[in-house]
Amino acid sequence: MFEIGEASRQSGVGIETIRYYEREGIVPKPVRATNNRRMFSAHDVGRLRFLKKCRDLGFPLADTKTLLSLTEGDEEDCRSVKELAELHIFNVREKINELKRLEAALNELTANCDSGNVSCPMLSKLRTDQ
Amino acid sequence: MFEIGEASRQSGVGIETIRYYEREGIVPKPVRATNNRRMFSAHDVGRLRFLKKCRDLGFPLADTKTLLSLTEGDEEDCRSVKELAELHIFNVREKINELKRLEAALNELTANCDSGNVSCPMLSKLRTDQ
DNA sequence: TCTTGATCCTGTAGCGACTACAGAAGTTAT
DNA sequence: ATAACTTCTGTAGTCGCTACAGGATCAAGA
Repeated sequence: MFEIGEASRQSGVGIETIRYYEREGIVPKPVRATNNRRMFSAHDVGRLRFLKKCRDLGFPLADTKTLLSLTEGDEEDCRSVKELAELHIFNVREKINELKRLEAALNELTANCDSGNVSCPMLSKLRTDQ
Repeated sequence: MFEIGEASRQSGVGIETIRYYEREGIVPKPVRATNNRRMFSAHDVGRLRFLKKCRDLGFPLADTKTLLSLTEGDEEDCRSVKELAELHIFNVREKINELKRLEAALNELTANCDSGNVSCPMLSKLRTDQ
């Protein structure tokens, strides 16, 4: 059994974040020692590590919670997992495309922008009222 | 002079957002009619439109405020504008790369994930404690 | 034994950039 | 006169943390 600092180190989840997950009901409340400190089992730490991986993959916290409950239920509903993951991949792709569009627009805007101009071409493009 | 709804329609900035910009000091306080309603000049609306474009380009609100003040100052410091924009482009590129990495990782994870599996390969990969 | 420093606790507030109310007041159209 | 619309102020919620403040507890060294 580990105190919260050790659980944080082993899982990569910040101390404050662990307490936040507990408050939000993402993870079950850990047992407390007689001094009121939280004590985490190896299984608790494994759960935190799982959460960390999901979050690093960009899953929203709500999805992460769902995935966690799927791992802890008696049957693993692989189809649900796949659906969740594919929707997420779709969203990631959309975001990539949006950012690419953004990048192109920014490149075009700054193309004629050279230091020393009296009037900034980027600003004037942004200002045009149409 | 327009009331806030018309200013919102013409600029594309939401009513609540306009009031938020005012509260935050992003835009100067508009004049008020005798009935206490905000009245926006064409210039005010132009400013909102400028803000909208910057935000659509993904500039943080703080940068947007800077850009706005650069357009309204007596001299347009084109170098400052360019620096700001290039830093932003850099950030956008970084975000794109991060998302691409994410997408690849997700694709790999779901590759063996077919409906009907007894044990979900994605979940077991996420669960491995290493 | 005393002290120092690390760790932990609870509770609250802040971040960014809005968005969504509630409840009141004013305006416009029928 | 009534209904429907718009605006006003003020506050709280969103997401996922993160950063305090102020206090308790613990381990190690002098």
